[in-house]
Amino acid sequence: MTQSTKDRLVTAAAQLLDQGGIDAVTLRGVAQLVGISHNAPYKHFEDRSALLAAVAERDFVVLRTAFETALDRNEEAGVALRAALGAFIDYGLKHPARYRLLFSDPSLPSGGKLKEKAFASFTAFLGIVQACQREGSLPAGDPIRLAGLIYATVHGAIDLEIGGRANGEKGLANVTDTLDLLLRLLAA
Amino acid sequence: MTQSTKDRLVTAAAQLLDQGGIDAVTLRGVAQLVGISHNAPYKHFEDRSALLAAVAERDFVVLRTAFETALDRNEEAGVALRAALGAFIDYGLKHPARYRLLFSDPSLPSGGKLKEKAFASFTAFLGIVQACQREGSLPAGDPIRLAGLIYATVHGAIDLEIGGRANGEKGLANVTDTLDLLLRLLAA
DNA sequence: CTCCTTTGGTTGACACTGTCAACCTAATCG
DNA sequence: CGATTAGGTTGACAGTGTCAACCAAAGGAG
Repeated sequence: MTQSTKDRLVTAAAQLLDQGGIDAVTLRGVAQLVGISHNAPYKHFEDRSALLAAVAERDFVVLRTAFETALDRNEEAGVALRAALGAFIDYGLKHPARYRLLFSDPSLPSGGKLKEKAFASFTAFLGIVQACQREGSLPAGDPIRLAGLIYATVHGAIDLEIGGRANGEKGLANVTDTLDLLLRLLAA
Repeated sequence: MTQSTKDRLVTAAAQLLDQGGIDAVTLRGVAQLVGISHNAPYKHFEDRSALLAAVAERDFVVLRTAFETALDRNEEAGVALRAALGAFIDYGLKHPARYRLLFSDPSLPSGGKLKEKAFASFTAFLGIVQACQREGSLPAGDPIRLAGLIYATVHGAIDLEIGGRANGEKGLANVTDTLDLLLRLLAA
C-alpha cells in the first residue's frame, strides 16, 4: 500500500529537519514537498506543533524498537546495553535536529500520546538495565534510578556534543568516552 | 551608572524568555519593552540570534561566577561541589527557557565569544572537581573526563526534567536523586 | 437512485515576524 | 567649524502560521 498523505507529511517534515534544522520545517515547505496546497496540512494536523509531535512520536517508536531488538538479539545483557546505547548515540549524532525535537523542544506538548511513546521507549531501556542486574553486569539497587542515571548521562553527553558549546581541545570529552567512564564505574 | 540600551535589550530579552519561552522573544517585543522603535535593536545587535547569544553569554558568566564563589566560600571541596551543582540545578529549573538557550538552542552560533564563555564556565567547574580529587572526595584519574561525566549527567537530568517527557510515576527520577546516585558511586 | 454528510483538498486573506533601506539628529573630534 | 559616527526613526517587504470560505468526490441512509 502506498503511504497516506499524513504519513508523507511526517516524512517530509523529518527530511527538512535533517536537512536544515528545526527552522527549516515550515508548514508551507512541508506541503510543497508533498505536493499539496499550503493549507492542506491542516486537514491532517491541528497546527505546526502537532506535525512536529508526530515526527517525534514516530522516532520514539523507532528508539523503543531499537532497544527491544538489542535485548532480543544478544545473549548477554551487558552486550545488549552497549548495543542499545550505541544505537541511541548514533541516532543523536546523525540526526541532531530530530534528536533535539524529541528531547529538548519546548514547543512540543509535554503530555499526551507523545509522552506515552517517550515513556515506552524509556521503559524498554529499563528492561535492558534490569536484565543486566539479573546477569550481574550492573550493580543491584533501584533499577529505575540506575536506568535514569545512565539515560541522563548519555542524553546529556549527546546534547552537549550536538551543541558543540563545551567540547574542543581541553573541553568535554566525546559521548563515547563519557559513557565508557560511567560504565566502568558501574562495573567496579 | 544607568544601564546602556544594549544592556537593557539583553535584560528585556531574558525577561521575555522567562515569561513566555523562546518564542516569546521577538525583536519587536524586546524593543517595545525597552521603549524604542522596532528597528532600533539592529543598532546594537546584528540580528535576533546575536541578541539571544548575548543573553546566553551573560548567563554563562553568571554560572562561572557561581562555580568560582562556591569554591571560594567552602573549605571542603566536596561541599563546594555540591553547592555548585545545586546552583546549576536551581538555575536550570527556575529558568528553563534560558537554560535551554545556553545548552540546547540550535539557532545560536556554536563558536565565537559564546563558546569562550561556555568553555570558561566549564573550566571553573573543572577546578572544583580537581580540588575534590586533591582532597580525596573524588577518585583520581583524568579530571577532564571526570568533570565531563558529572557535567553531562547533571545537564542531561536537568534537560529531561525540564522537558517532562520521561518523568512521572514510574519514570525518570528527579535531578537531585540522579545526581545523588552518581556522587555515591563516585564516593565508593 | 437520491440526498447529505464527511474527507481532503483549494484559494484568499490576515496579523506578525525578521530584516533591509532611507532618513534624521545629536554628539564627538580632527 | 565641518565631517563623521552612534543611535534613533519610519516605511516597506517577503515569509510564516493560521482562519474562513468554498469546492469536489466518496459513500452510506432513506
